[in-house]
Amino acid sequence: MNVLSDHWEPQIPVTDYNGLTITEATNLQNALRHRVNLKPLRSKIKTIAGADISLDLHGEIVFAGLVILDMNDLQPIAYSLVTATNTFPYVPGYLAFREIPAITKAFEQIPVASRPDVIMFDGNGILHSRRMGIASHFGVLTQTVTMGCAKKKLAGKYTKPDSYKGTYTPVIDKNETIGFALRTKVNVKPVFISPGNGMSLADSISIAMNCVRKHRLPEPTRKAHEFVNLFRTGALKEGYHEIQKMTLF
DNA sequence: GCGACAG
DNA sequence: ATCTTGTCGC
Repeated sequence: MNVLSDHWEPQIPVTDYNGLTITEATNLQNALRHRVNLKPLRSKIKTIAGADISLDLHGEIVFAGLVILDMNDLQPIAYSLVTATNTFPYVPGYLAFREIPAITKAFEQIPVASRPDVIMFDGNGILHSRRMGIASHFGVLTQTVTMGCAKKKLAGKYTKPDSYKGTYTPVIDKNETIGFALRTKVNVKPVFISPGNGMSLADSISIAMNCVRKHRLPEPTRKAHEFVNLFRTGALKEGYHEIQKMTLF
C-alpha cells in the first residue's frame, strides 16, 4: 500500500523512514498536510504529555520518551521510555523523520486508558514551511491532539514580543499566521508555539501559557527533556511507569 | 545566487 | 542534539 495515496487511512502509524530520500519525505509532508485538523478543542484537557528524545555521543542510539503531567498542578504522573536505532539524519524541516519512529514506539507503550489528552513536542506544529512540523506529522499519523514548542524559529516572520512575561506576537508566513513567539520569562528569548493537530492556534497559545512556571520552557517539554536525559544516563529504566503521588500527613 | 535553517 | 567551565543573578 502506498502511504502517499489519498485513500490511505492512518491506522497503524508508519514509523519506518529508513532510506527515505528528502524528495520522498517532502512528498509525504505535502500529502499529510491536508489531513491536519485545526478546529478548536472541544473538551477540557486533564493531562498533557511532553515528548522528546536524547542522543548518545555518536547519535546512533535514540532515547525517546513521553512524560505525562496532570494539567492541574503540572506534576508528572507517568512516563514512557524506549530506545531505538537512529535511521534518519537531522535536516531542518524534516525533524519528524528522525524523531517520530522512536516517539511513536514510546507512545504505543502507554496503556490506551492512560494516554494523554494533548502531547507537546520539542519542535513545531504548523509553524513549518509546509505546515508539517513534527507535532502535526505525529498528530495526523496517530490521530492525536498535538502542539509544538520550539526554542528557535524555523519559518515565517515576526516582531519581537515585549519583554514582559506572557506577551506574544504572531509568526506569519505567506500572509498566514502559523504560530506565535511567546515570552515565557522576562528578558529571555521567546519560544515558538503552534498547534500540531486537533486544536486551534488560540488553543495552542492558551495551553502553552498555562504550562509555563518558573522556566523558559513549558513544563511538559521541560520534563520530557529532563526524563529522557535521566534515561540516557542510566538513572531511569525503559518501559512505562506510573509515578506514585506524594502523600503528606 | 543569497540568506535561513526545529533538534 | 551533544561536549564543556566559569559566571552572573534571583
